[in-house]
Amino acid sequence: MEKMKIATFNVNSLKARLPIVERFLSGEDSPDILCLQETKCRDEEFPVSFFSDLGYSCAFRGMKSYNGVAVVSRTKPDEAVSGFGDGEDSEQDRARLIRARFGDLNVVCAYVPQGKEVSSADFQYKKRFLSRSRALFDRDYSQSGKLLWTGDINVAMLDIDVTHPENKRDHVCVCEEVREALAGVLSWGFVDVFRKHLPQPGEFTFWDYRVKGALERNIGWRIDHMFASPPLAERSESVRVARGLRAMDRPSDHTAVTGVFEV
DNA sequence: ATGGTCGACTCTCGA
Repeated sequence: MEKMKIATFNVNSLKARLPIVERFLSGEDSPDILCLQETKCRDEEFPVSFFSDLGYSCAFRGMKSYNGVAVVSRTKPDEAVSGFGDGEDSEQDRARLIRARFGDLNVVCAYVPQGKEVSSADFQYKKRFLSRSRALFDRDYSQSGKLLWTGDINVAMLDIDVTHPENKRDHVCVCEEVREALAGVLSWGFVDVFRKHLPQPGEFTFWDYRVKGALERNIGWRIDHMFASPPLAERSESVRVARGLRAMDRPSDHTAVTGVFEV
C-alpha cells in the first residue's frame, strides 16, 4: 500500500500561475499527481523543464489562448493519451481531456466546456462532452478498477455546491438539464469523494473574480470535482481545498483540491 | 452576486 496525493487545479493560464504551482508542488499538499486545466499553452510552449526541475514529469495537450490540460506526476505514467479516442476528437476535445495510467491507477483529467448559455451551441457541446465521457468510461474502464475522474467539471451538482442556487436555475452549470447530464456520467458508478469527506455546505473550489470580496464572503461554486470508482473511493482518506492559494499574488479564480488515497 | 475581473491577445472573447 502506498499513499498517493492526487490534486486538481484549474490554473487559468499556466504561465501566469507558475509561482503558485511551484508553491503548491513544494507545499504541505505536495501531490504525487497534479491534474491541470486551462493551461492556455501550446504544446511547444509547455514548461517541461520547470516541472522536471521540481522532480515532475508531465503529459499535456494544449491550444493557443484557450483550454489545455496536463497531468503532472512524480513518476512517469505508463500510458498517457489525450481526447476520447472515439474517432471524433477535435483539437479542442484533446485540449480538454487527458488520461494517464500509473500501474492499475487510472486518472482522467477533464476540462468540461462551460457552455456559455443553455440556448447556445456551446451548451450542446457541453452535454455531448459529458455523454462521450460516459461512453469512454463504459468502453475503457471497469467499475472494479481504480479510476479517478477529476478536473473542472463545470457543474454544481447539488444546491449546496453554489451560493444562492435559486437565482441560477437557468445557469449552464446549475440547470436541471446539466445536472442530469452529469448524473448520467456518475451513474457509471462514481463516488463523489469530495463530498464523502467534506459534506458540509460552504465548501467551494471557485470564486468569481467579478464578485467583489467573493473569497472573504465565501460566495463561490464547487465545480472542480473528484469522482472515484468504488474501489478507489474506499481507499480515499481525505480531501482538502487549498484556499491559501487564493491569498497569493495573481491567484486563479479556481483553487486546488487534493485527495489522499491509499492505493 | 456573471455589469462589476482577469488572461490572452488586439480589442474582444471566454470564463
